[in-house]
Amino acid sequence: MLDDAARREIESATGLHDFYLEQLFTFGDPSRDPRSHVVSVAYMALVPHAYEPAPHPDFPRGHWFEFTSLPPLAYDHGEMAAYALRRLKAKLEYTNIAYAMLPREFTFAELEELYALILDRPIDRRNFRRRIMSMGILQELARKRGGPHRPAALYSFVHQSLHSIEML
Amino acid sequence: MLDDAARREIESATGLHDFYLEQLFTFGDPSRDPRSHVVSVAYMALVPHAYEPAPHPDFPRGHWFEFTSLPPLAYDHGEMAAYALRRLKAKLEYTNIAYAMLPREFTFAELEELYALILDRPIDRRNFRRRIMSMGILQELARKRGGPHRPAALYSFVHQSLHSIEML
DNA sequence: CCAAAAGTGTTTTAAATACACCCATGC
DNA sequence: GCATGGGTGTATTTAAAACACTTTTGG
Repeated sequence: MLDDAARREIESATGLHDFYLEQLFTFGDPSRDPRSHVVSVAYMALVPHAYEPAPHPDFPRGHWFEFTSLPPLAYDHGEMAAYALRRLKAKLEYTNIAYAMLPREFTFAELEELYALILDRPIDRRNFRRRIMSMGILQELARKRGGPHRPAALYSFVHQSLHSIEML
Repeated sequence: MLDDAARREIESATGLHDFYLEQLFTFGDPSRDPRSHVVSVAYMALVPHAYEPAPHPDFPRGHWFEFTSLPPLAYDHGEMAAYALRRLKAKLEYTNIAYAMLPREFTFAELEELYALILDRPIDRRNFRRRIMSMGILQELARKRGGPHRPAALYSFVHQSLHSIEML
């Protein structure tokens, strides 16, 4: 129900459907006014990294920012964004959550770049590949992506919904 | 503000002050009635394991259960309780959260029993001691606890508030 | 001296890290 | 044949797990 409201909001702002949505935290009084009694339930939505917003009639003055270059936000919204990023970083390590930000088919390099971008640190290609493969969240496809250089193997996620890796 | 409300509720039900409190999750419609539009913000409170409720005039028909033997709960309350336990288990591994359930001074055996109870699995005494010690969350006290057997060293937590262990 | 709980090390196994070269393609 | 990005293996370090005996006290 709360989820539905959040989902509708993102849908109307982006035109996207079927994006990943996760509740983060509920803030008791995010407003500057101590008497307002506003309760804000914060959500994080994940959209394909390639997404670019089209100018939208309902939000002519809206803005879209890369999470890496967020401007200062009003109220406690900066706190919310920081919290979202923290959660996302954590889930990259033990879930397949990256599926929500990549196209159905992608190369290992693209996956690696996404991880490096979000985790904000360099990643060793060989160790990364070994670690991800041992999670068993990817399947290699028969097709390869052509281009000016050596063709890259294409992968897709086994599941297109959130799955945690059990740690024994 | 939400925290305050939860805190007051637990205080009046238990008579305790200064207990650990943490917001868990916000449920959009926990009621059976789909039109009720109730929003429930679930919290987890931790009290000393030794706590026993005194019969309280304001809650003459209230009940107190060990988390290990909760009865079936109405609505989605069972879901909430399960979620709380999951979070608590996770935090035992990388925080000093046990401070909230132990007296100021305790023996290593008591700490170990608490972990075994919550994690619901046997714990190897030697590995456990080494792991906890390497976290640096405990300080050994000079005094020892007497008794019919070999005296046990007493420990206390360095911090009496939540601290996470940074993993390098 | 016996019962009961406290305390202590070493070996094995698995996971994380560090690190550099060859491969396949288009031009 | 060369520029470009794709792909691979090993050695080292660190952490987790398995495992049993000795110590101290009170009675």
